[in-house]
Amino acid sequence: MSDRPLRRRPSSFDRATLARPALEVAPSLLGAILRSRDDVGTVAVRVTEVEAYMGAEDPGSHAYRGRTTRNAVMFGPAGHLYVYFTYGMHWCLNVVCGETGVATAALIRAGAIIEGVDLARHRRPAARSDRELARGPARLASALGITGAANGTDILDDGAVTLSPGEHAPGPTSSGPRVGVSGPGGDGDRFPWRLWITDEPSVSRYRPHVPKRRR
DNA sequence: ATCATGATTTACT
DNA sequence: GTAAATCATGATT
Repeated sequence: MSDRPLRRRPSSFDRATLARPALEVAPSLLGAILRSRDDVGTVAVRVTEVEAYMGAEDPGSHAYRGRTTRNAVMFGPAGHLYVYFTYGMHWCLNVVCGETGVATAALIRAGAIIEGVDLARHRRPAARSDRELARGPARLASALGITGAANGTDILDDGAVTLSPGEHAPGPTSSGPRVGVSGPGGDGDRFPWRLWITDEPSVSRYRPHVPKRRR
């Protein structure tokens, strides 16, 4: 009934906003715009799926066993990019959250391309449809042309990679647990690590984390 | 559509 | 040496 105006989203992220635990920051990342530009061109995505990592509290976090060379930027100030290499071939990217010294971050798991589709297609020839271009954390990094070279980038400082709030609220969102991992505060294995925009085609259907079976 | 498998580097034990 | 915050591919339903 009230004529409450649609809440206007701020035009940029404030570092203090990101300097909270990833679980609190993650909702504001849904619908946000991640833009990457280099000599070749620009690709931007609307973030559709994120996953929170809670540092020392989270056995699944790269920071669980403390600071190392690889995870060092997770311990730095919020608003920087933590890019890591995995499975011998993939880059994945996180938005560092939390206070300096607290290693919490949000993995950007999926997005919808809103700018530079041609370049994204060129970088991801295996994608059979545009919704697959940035579906999955490594695919997203690939579509954006982000590699380890971008590790530590300040994404609030108008550099090669920038993050800004989306113009529109993301609409209905969903969350899901990651099974097999204890949540912070002893919540057991039902913690909503993942958030995504409901019914978004660029998000793969939720699959419980299955430990790889030995043979 | 789903399922199984191989690819291949890095960080850490 | 081993596990890893994954993906592309080819087989199968």
